[in-house]
Amino acid sequence: MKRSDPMEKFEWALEQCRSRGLRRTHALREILRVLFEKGHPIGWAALAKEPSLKDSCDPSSIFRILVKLEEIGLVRRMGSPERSYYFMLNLPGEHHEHIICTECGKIENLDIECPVATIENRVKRRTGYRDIYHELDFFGVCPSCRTA
Amino acid sequence: MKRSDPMEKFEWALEQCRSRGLRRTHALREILRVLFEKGHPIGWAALAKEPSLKDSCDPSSIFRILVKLEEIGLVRRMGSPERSYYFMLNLPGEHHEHIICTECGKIENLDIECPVATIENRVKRRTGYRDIYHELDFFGVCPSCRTA
DNA sequence: TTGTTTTGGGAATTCACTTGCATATCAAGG
DNA sequence: CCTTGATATGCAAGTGAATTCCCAAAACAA
Repeated sequence: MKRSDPMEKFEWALEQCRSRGLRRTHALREILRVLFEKGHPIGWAALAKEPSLKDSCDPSSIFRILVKLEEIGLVRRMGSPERSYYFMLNLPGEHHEHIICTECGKIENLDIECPVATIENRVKRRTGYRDIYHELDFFGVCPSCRTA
Repeated sequence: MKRSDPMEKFEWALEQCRSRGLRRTHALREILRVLFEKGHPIGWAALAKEPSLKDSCDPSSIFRILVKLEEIGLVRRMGSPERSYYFMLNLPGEHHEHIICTECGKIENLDIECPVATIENRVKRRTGYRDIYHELDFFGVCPSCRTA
C-alpha cells in the first residue's frame, strides 16, 4: 500500500471493512470518505450534519456504522470535554496530536513530531499494560473564541 | 507553601476555596481529602461511592461541589472513554500523565518526566491558542484485565 | 435471482447530569 | 455561646441528548 496516496488509504480501509464482513454500502463509503476528508476527530452529531451525510444517511445508521468500524479497529473514539466522544480514523502507522478549543470544542490536528513515541515502550515495560497507545491533546482557547 | 507536605497542600486548597467564597463544609473537606488521597483522576460516580462520601454526601451535592471547584480552577475534568468525565486536582506546578485501562477504566498516574512541556510554548506560538495546557494519556489493557 | 445484511425512521430507553425547594450548616457579629 | 442572614445539602423529580430497538423496505453479494 502506497501510504502517501490518500485514495489508496481509502480503498485499503474499504477493503478492511469488506474482509471483516461489512458490505460496501453507500453509508459506509460516505462515512469513511468524510473521515478521511476531515482527517481529524469528529463528533457523531457533527458527522451526521455533514452535507453529504445529512441527506443520504440516517443518524442512527451512522452511529451503527461507527460502532462497527470501531469493532474492527479502523476507528477509535476519544472522550471529549463535552458529554460525548470524537471518532477518528485509526490507521496503522498514523498518529496525530490534537488541539481542542475549550470554548467551542473545535478540534484540529497538530503538525508536530510526537515526542512520546520513544516513551511508549518504557511505559509498557514499567506498567505491564498491553496494546498500548497514547493520546496527546492540547487544550486552549482558539483565536476566534478569544476575540469573540 | 511547603510543596512537599501533602497536608500543607490540602490546607492551601481549602484556603483557596475559602477565599473564593466557598464554605468549609463537611462535603467540601471530604471531597478534597479524597481527591488528594487518590492523587489521580476519578469519575464522579466513583467519587460518590467512596466509603467516606457514600454515607455523608448526596451525589448531587458532590457534583455541585466538583463544578464549583472547577470554576475556581482547583479541579479540572478530562473526557473519558466512558460517557462521563474524570475529575482531578489541578494544583499549580503539578502535572501528571495517566495510563488508563481500556477494559476496566482504571486510571493511574505515571511517574515519567513529561516530554511535552517544552513543546507547549511552540504550540502556543504556532496556533495562536491561549491558556494552553495539555493532557497526555496512555491507554492499554492492565495486567489484571489481561489475565481475566 | 436469491438469501442476507443494512438502512430509514421513529419511538423507546438509558443515563448522566440538573434543578427546585425545604431544611440543615456555616460565618460573623454581638 | 447565641443570633442572624447567607449558603450548602438532601431528596426527589425533571431534562435532554446519546444510544438502542424494531421492523418493513432497500441494497448488497454471489
